[in-house]
Amino acid sequence: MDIREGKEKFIESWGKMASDWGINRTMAQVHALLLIAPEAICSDQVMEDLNISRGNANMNLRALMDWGLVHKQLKAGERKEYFYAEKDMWIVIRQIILQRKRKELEPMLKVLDEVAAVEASCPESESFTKVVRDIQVFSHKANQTLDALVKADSNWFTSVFLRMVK
Amino acid sequence: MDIREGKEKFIESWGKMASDWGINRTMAQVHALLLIAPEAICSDQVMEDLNISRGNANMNLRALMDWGLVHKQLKAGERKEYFYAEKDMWIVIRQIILQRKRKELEPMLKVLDEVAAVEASCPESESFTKVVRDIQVFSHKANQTLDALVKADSNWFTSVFLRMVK
DNA sequence: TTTTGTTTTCAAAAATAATTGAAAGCAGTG
DNA sequence: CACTGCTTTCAATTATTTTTGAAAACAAAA
Repeated sequence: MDIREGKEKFIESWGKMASDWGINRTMAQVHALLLIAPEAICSDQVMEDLNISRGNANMNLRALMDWGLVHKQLKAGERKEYFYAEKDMWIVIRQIILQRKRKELEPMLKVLDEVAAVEASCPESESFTKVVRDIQVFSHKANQTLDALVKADSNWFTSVFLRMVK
Repeated sequence: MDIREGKEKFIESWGKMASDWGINRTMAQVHALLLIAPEAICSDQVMEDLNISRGNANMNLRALMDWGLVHKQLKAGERKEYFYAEKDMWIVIRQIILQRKRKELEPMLKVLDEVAAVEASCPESESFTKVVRDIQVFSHKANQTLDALVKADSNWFTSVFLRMVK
């Protein structure tokens, strides 16, 4: 496999994985492209490399900046904007966890708290309350774990990882 | 909030969370319905409670069985099939991790291994190889961690959780 | 101010995913 | 065998998501 083929495969695969996990495929492909780029690139480059429209490129670059995974770079004397991705994988993962925790886990927790408060009056509702409370406990644990992860640095993660697999 | 409202909210919310994570919303709603059901229910019940067609109910019940989250129950003297969900949250989570690991993480690992083997011949390709290898290391660690998680029992998880948040 | 190079927006179109429902399949029963 | 009650399938429809591209907005330069 040569380098061009490798890049293509990586971009395609990163996009596939993202869409499996409910993230826009093209957004992930733009991310992949920037991750492996040796330096910042402009939107025309993104459009050309991925064969997407200007609007699409713009939207996804914006979204990636919102996620805190990509940053803008202005070159002196140039009007065009350039973009580069955060390449420290630990920071990337942290950022993704942080965003998804906020957007998806926490709203669910809120609902669970509300719903778990329902009085298990009749025996028919006991099953409901039981399951909901189990999920509630579990989710709160997961949330706390992610909080710890997000606060921690890369070495801490590695040490926890080692303890886990041991 | 009364019990009926609570159930509705839980089912809706479980479906929403699932679709955020790339899982069919209706499949998750069927799952939610079975999770909180005090006993096994038949497909007509599912159709009625969720307002979905026979075909849809059937497909999603089958998918849930493929995931190992729902099981069939045959009642003596009855031709109809009944379904019930695994309610032990630890088993549920494990099953979900196992499936998604297989279907989504492992294929990605395979690609990473292939792609990371690309020779960093020119300086332009160095950036590529560097990033890919970082992701590769990270992903393999994540995979190992999930393996450990899947093999472990619930108490083990709690103890690791406690160590992590400490 | 006007021109120029660029980014942003968003309604419409295209692509993709989910759902329906009717027909076919299947297995017990009479 | 034919009937009955139920499950499964899948082509067609419907819903949802993504993408396009042209127009508008913007801002630096002339």
